[in-house]
Amino acid sequence: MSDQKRLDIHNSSVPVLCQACEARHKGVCGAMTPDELTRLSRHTTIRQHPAKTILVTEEEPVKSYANLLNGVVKLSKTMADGRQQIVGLQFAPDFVGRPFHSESQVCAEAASNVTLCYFPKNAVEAMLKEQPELERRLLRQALGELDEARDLMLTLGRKSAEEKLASFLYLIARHIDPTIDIRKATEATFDLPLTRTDIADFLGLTIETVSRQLTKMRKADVIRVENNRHIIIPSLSRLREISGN
Amino acid sequence: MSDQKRLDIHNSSVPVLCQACEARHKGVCGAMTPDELTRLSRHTTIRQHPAKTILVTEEEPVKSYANLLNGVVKLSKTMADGRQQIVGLQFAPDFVGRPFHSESQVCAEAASNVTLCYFPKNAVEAMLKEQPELERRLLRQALGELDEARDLMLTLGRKSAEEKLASFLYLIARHIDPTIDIRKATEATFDLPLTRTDIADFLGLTIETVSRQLTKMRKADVIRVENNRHIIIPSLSRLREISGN
DNA sequence: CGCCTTATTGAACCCCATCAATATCTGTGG
DNA sequence: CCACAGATATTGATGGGGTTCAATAAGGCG
Repeated sequence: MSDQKRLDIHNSSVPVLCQACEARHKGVCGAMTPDELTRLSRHTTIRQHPAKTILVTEEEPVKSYANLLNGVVKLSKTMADGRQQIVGLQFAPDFVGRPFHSESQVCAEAASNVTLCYFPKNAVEAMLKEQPELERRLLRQALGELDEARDLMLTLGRKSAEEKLASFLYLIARHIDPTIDIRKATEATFDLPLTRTDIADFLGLTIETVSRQLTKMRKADVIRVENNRHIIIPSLSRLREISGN
Repeated sequence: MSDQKRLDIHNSSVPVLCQACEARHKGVCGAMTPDELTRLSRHTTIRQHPAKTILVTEEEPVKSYANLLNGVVKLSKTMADGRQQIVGLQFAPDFVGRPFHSESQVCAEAASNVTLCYFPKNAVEAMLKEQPELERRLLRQALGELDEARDLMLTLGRKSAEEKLASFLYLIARHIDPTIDIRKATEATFDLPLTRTDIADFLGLTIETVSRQLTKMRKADVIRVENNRHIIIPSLSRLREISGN
């Protein structure tokens, strides 16, 4: 109780908007002092976007960076003939947008409804210079994304369609609700943030194969599905086994 | 001429070993002052390893970091039943080993004969604290690896076997000889640093499919092959077209 | 040369893609 | 509330690209 009070007092100089924000703790904003946060927050704007909004086509240089507060962002690459591959998913409180120049062009799009906290580009870059801890956070996120990318590579290159679907569902279960600890949880329930097309583009499959594998898992009681989007997983360990991990 | 001399004088305090080293310019060592390099070089050791040497199995924490001076290192992930996927290739002057903890386990192995310049772990970590530029270099490399990882994901998920092989050969042509500029070059010649098995594990194929696609490209005059390893590419732009980029 | 590793080639099969039809969901307007 | 339309998802039939199994060939090194 008094601890709670002490915490409030300690946070009193932190902008109101930031106080409940996850990025303040696990995200990049944790690198900043209350003072810096206050300065930065004068230039931030929070905005919501519906699913399918295109946030960045990384051919053009971005004009601002953002923290993802809510929802899921998909990063994808497209070939000349339209074939598409989702190369990454971002969940709150990930940092969206990339410092330095990128050779490869990746497109960022809202997979679900999303809420973003935007910073102007130059404010971030100024802070990068005077705040090494911020750079460390970005490095940490980049390395984390690299881990995820490499997991996905194993999935794409070496797993069967069934293993792919199980891996995907297990991934979503791990990320969708950051409050539950996957290592302790035995079951999970969530709404899929991706359409069947997105899932197919994530796993390097067709929507038909995605659909067929989902019915197969439904019939085998590995998952239950309600209204196409709502998924219930009775046994996460069973799912994990099927995923090949 | 006098510029050349000036450069020599300016480099006189840089350790002899570092003067010709690519890592000094394009690699992480470029972040250090001559003084820091001298201090660090007291603890570095240069070693050679034959192909197939296992450098790190990232389950165990690494005891040292290194710069790759020569050769190719492959990063791979393996499933319980033995299926394997190469998730990254490293060329000189890449930094090998990873700061912070990694969740995913990646194994680093010499694909060809390699030369490494080792630093003790704590020396690197001490330098990370007092030298923000070093962290920036690591961030830059991590983001570069992320780009490569995402290119490979598109290849793994959405390309045909033929496109995969072309993409791979184009990738090697770009990296194997850093002195030539791929944008200007019209042809290329190199020794493959990977066996057919490695190529298959890189592209998510079997060695039979790799072999068949190579003969197909040979018969179509897209490549010439000598002694299994030596590759001649008469037209890089033709190869690029086939790769689907 | 002889042995072992690595690579090529062939034949049969299978998983997943493709094409096509039907079903379900979602939101809008009467 | 229901009807309707467009988007999204499921299910079926068929075919092909890549795997699998098997045999042969070529390269590398003592």
